[in-house]
Amino acid sequence: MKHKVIPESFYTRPEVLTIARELLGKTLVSYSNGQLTSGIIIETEAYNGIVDKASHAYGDRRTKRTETMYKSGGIAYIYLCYGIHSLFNVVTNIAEIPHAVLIRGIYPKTGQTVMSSRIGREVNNKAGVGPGRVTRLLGLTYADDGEDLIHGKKVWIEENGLIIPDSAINVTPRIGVAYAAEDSFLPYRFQIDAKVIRL
DNA sequence: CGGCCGATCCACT
DNA sequence: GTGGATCGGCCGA
Repeated sequence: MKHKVIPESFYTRPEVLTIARELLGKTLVSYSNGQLTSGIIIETEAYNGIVDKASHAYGDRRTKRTETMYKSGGIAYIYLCYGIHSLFNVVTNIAEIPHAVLIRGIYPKTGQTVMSSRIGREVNNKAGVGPGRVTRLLGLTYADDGEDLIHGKKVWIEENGLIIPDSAINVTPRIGVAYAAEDSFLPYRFQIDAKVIRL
């Protein structure tokens, strides 16, 4: 059971909120530039497809960029934000239904020396908090958009045996989506409560 | 084409 | 607490 790559059946399920919640505590691994790095997922946000005003795919907006989300679950949707940051999402649900889960934070595990050189400073417990920091620590960019998380060799997610009880999860509205009007208040953000779980 | 702005981060005050 | 960085996506003309 330990260190097993999460299978396609985990991602292709229709309940994006469930997947966002269950990704907490899993290990996000990357093998980039010949360097292995990993971290425990501690914060996620669900993006509920064409009915979600906060989603890039709201209103069934199919563009070159959003096309990645329309593919079958189990690949990465990585895009450039603010011209500087690459944000990493997991595509979920079956093909043609553009659901995704944004990974907003990881707890650094493997390869902290590599991570340190990537960000040009010491890696501490907070170094992976923030969606732009996740990709930076892992050496991923929007050029890695569409990477296969199941059969791929560059980035994947592993089961590690860690159990996160509901009592250790904070559920709140998503960050930075004020433009989404009423949908900006939806409780689609999940994070491990650091006061309950010590990693 | 031109212009606006974003699922952010960091340095600085 | 605030503002600058930095550029692709998207929309309207």
